[in-house]
Amino acid sequence: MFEFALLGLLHEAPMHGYELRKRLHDLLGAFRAFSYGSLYPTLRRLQRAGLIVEEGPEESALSWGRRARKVYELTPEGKERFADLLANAGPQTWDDDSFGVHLAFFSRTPADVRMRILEGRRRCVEERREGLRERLTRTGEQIDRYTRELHSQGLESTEREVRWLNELIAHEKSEQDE
Amino acid sequence: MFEFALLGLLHEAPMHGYELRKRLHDLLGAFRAFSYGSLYPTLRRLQRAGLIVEEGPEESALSWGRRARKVYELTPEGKERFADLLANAGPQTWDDDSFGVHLAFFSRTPADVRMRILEGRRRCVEERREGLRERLTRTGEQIDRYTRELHSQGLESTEREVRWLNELIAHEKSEQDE
DNA sequence: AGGTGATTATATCGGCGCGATACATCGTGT
DNA sequence: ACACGATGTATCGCGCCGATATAATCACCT
Repeated sequence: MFEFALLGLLHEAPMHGYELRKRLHDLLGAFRAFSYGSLYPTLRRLQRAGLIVEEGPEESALSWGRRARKVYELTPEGKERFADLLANAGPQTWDDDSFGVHLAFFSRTPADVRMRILEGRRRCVEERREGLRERLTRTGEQIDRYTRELHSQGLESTEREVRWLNELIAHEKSEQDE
Repeated sequence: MFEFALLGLLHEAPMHGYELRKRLHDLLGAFRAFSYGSLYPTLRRLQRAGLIVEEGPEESALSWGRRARKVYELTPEGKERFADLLANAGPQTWDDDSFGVHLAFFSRTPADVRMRILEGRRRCVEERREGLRERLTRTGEQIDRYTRELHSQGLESTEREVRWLNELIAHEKSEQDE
């Protein structure tokens, strides 16, 4: 997921670690941490996999006096990898964290894949909703007051999210027909 | 967190791993995974720390023919540890996952600690809310349509959660006055 | 009697992401 | 002159997850 986010961001422009993290924090900070403790290891992993490379030193010559930075840019394999991750958008794509990240890169995502992701996410949230409903309406072994409160709140918020997703999907459909 | 949940559950009765996981899944499955991949290592950790012990074999004699199970029960140190975790309920207690788990054990939680947790959680959600608000009302560099949608949805849901927390807090206060 | 699949039950492995922490440099205010 | 916060890279330990292995038991069908 972190990998996906980094590859996505680097489509905009070559960047160094600190900047990537800052952008991610600004973009998705409310939904995920994107800590440095993951950032740098992930960058190295991507580099080892040949998906990104350190930009040539000509740039750093321009901005001399600046602190040491490592600017990374996508390789063709990196772009390919990003496209692959979108194309194979599977079950793990619909979970809470992952979905938010994908949404943030939706402008760069083909319309059919957008649809698949939105509908997958909806199915996923609907399943959670059904689980909560079932739990709340279950007779026998009455539930603890606080737990019930938690589940009610959860149910309400999943219901709202489903409605929201329906709107998004409807909007996609209407755009498709244009 | 897993540790907290296990210690909390074992206050009800001695149990074996599979059962603990099942109860947790039933109780909080909509909010957390509680996978076996964490369960068994955590149990061993708790055992090594002397917070739980394997129950004597007299039980397994009763239910012979059953499959091999390891039934754990709390030690006095385990109960103490649980109380400590409640007493020292700090910043990491208010995050999404953690808060849900705590709520599930609220009946076993002293009223003053309940208050601290609820108010901490509220502060935490309010901070997220402010971040989202600020992000959405920020002039300059207009946001991607989908990202804006995500943030709006996030803002709305944090607002709802704050309202919900206020109700819970009010209810606690009114109960306190009785 | 035999087969098949779901449930009960324990356990390990690899990997991701986090928080804490450690360094260094730079700009700004006091 | 000094402190403080932002910039910048990096590591460490650990919690938790998903995938996987193994095996006994049970319900059901044939």
